[in-house]
Amino acid sequence: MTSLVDKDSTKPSNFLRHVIENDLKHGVYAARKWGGSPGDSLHHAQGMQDPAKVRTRFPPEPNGYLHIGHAKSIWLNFELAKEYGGVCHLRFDDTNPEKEEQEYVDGIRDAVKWLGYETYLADRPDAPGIAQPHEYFASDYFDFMYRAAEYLITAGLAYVDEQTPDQMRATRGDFNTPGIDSPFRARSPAENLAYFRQMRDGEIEDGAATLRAKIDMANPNINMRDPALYRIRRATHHNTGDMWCIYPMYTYAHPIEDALEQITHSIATLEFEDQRPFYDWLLYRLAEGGLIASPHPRQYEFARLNVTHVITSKRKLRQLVEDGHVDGWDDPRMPTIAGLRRRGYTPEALKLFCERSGVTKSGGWIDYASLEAALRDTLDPIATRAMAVLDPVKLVITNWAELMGSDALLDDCTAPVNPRDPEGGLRRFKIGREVWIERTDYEDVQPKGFFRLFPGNKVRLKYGHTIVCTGATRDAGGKLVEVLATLVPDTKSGTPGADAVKVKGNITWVAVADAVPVEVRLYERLFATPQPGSGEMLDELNRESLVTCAAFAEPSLAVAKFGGAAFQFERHGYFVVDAKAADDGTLVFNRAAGMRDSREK
RNA sequence: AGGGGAGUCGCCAAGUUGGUUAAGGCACUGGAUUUUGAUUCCAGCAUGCGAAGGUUCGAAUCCUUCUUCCCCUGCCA
Repeated sequence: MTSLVDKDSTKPSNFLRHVIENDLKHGVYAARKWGGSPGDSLHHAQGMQDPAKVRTRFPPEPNGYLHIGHAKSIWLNFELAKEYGGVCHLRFDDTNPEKEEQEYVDGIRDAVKWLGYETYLADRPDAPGIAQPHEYFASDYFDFMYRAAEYLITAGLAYVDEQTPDQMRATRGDFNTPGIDSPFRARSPAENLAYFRQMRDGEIEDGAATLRAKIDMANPNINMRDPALYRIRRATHHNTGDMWCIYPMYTYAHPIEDALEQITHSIATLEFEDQRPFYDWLLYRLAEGGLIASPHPRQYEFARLNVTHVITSKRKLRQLVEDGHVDGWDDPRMPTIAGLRRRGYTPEALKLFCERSGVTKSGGWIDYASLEAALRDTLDPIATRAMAVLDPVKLVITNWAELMGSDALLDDCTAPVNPRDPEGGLRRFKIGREVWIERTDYEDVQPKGFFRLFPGNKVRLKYGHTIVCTGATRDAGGKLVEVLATLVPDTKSGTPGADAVKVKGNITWVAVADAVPVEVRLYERLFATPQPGSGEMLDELNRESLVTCAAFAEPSLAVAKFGGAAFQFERHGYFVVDAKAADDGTLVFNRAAGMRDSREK
């Protein structure tokens, strides 16, 4: 079966593909070698011709859960590598021990794996030379980063600054004022080397000194005004423990990580554009010093993904969890990959959405509807169909005994598992004198354009018989108690002449006799405002983002399991079993997305 | 003394070496099919490319000026 994502042979063009195709055409990276694992210039020089035409990487910091924005980055990096005969590395950017935890490493790994990129990471039958686990840690490069720092110091390109953070801020200048040199800037390489070793050896207090690149305190790009390279932090690192008390800054570490992994195209988001000059500055010098291989990686930036009614700020997502507005990081309303997964989203849907949303340098907001459309488009061909009644009211077929012989008698019905797949088999369920129908499928007086139940109208109980509505009973408060109808003889689905009586409406139902009670959770957007994030978060929240229903499902759903099939509840939408059962053990279904609905509202 | 980016249909987005009627998706609107008001199918949806000038036989693509929005002054990433 061909994937919907690959349905069109021509993939949408974007600027990154142009860059890669151009580099490939000119053989920019053709002569590179690959040492079999990340390493310095010597390591790679001893290796083979790199079997990977391009190398990309997905470099999350393990300080939280991945969200839909990360999914786009994962998709982009892995698909680009796959398409151009390259590899993509998963790399944990763990240079700040105060914020990073093993729990997040595990969560990220799960998310990447679930999205379908695990096999690709581990095994390339077409290129055995690169068959290996491509999962790396920035912290594995701390030794090299330290060595590179000593090189920069020796070359007069870095110095130890003992200014306080406040002083550094003040001497950095601002957008309209050049910075001024630190009083420590003129120290000799030998002095700097000695100080830096003291930093490493724990002889200097946390925060009392930093290693800084020596570039230009008057540069119009503030990122070039002697950026900090190393800080002192006595913190236990999830990977290196207490081996180090100095840790490299992202600014310094990231280009090196890319270089050691022989990344060709380092894809970042727009806010890193201003860092590119330093990225190149560093790598040019390390290459000159013979520490890393040439040509070195290049950084390219694209606009991060914004989806309407969705927030991806890590801080705000954390607040939602901690303040109990949601059920956790994997709440089905959360935009985390774990949440989307629990909600019922599939890797295929997410990838289709990413592909449709494009890759550019101009930011914007994609309609949430586009995400839902991607889910429906991928699920419709494969979802197992079922009937479920979410807001049940009883329908009584008053002439049942008259036609069937006894009120107790049940009749057998069948329906296709998936009408788009004739080989897919049949579902079986009963019909009897009493069935559950949707409360909203009955009206005392026909509204304009309504063609379901109202007195005098005929509808088909889908896959069952055609009935004529004869009325309804209501309680003292006016609430609908029962809908009454009579069965039209010889109209059972699948029997000859069943269609002789024409109806405009087909309604879904479940027999009272074999209905399975289930809990159904209907989700709406978590944020009422289309572009949340700018105002007070609590004011933007949609207070009705979760509605829980005590529903009845057809018997085939009784054996549904978490992680199993995706269902289409006919006329209602796409559902999956939730990871957690209801308090009383009842089976719980999450609605991932509703059906499209062209009815007049 | 500021620097770096971006503006093509309601929302995304292709188009970039100037060359016929400005792709495609989402959304929306008609119509056909339909035992899901779904799906599918057909049709419609920018005389217009942030604005104004200019160059040219010809401009979304080149030039000039203007304008709007986003990012940057962590020992975070």
